[in-house]
Amino acid sequence: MRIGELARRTAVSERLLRYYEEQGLLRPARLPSGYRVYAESDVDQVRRIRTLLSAGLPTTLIAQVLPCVREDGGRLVPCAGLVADLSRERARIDARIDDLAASRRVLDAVITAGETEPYDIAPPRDRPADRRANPTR
DNA sequence: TTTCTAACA
DNA sequence: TGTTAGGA
Repeated sequence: MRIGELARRTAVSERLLRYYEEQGLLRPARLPSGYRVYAESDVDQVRRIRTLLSAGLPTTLIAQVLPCVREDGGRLVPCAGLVADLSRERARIDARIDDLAASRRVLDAVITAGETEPYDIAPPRDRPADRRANPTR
């Protein structure tokens, strides 16, 4: 089917369908004319895209997750391999957060030490305001 | 009539 | 995302 029919059947605008392709979420074939040709399965695929998008997932992640997700009565069930990969990625993120937190503790110690030095005359002009996300911590 | 790309609002 | 221009 061409883009017009898919748009009608999914209630998603042609503009959006082209955008999804641009984001790597859909890969329609092309006619010699350049017209996009979608498969029947793309109707469900578009519904899945809408589901993931409304769940707040960025299109870049959806492009990776989509080819590895099956639908079970309205529920999205990721395949085992994907979960394993995402879990690994999550672990890597946790490790980096720990490293960054350690770095922050070191910096805080230095900053605190500097602030206890006498500066009662006039605050240094080049000292930037406290831009930490949570200054109380 | 339908679709295409590109670009602006 | 919607819309529009200019083509095929």
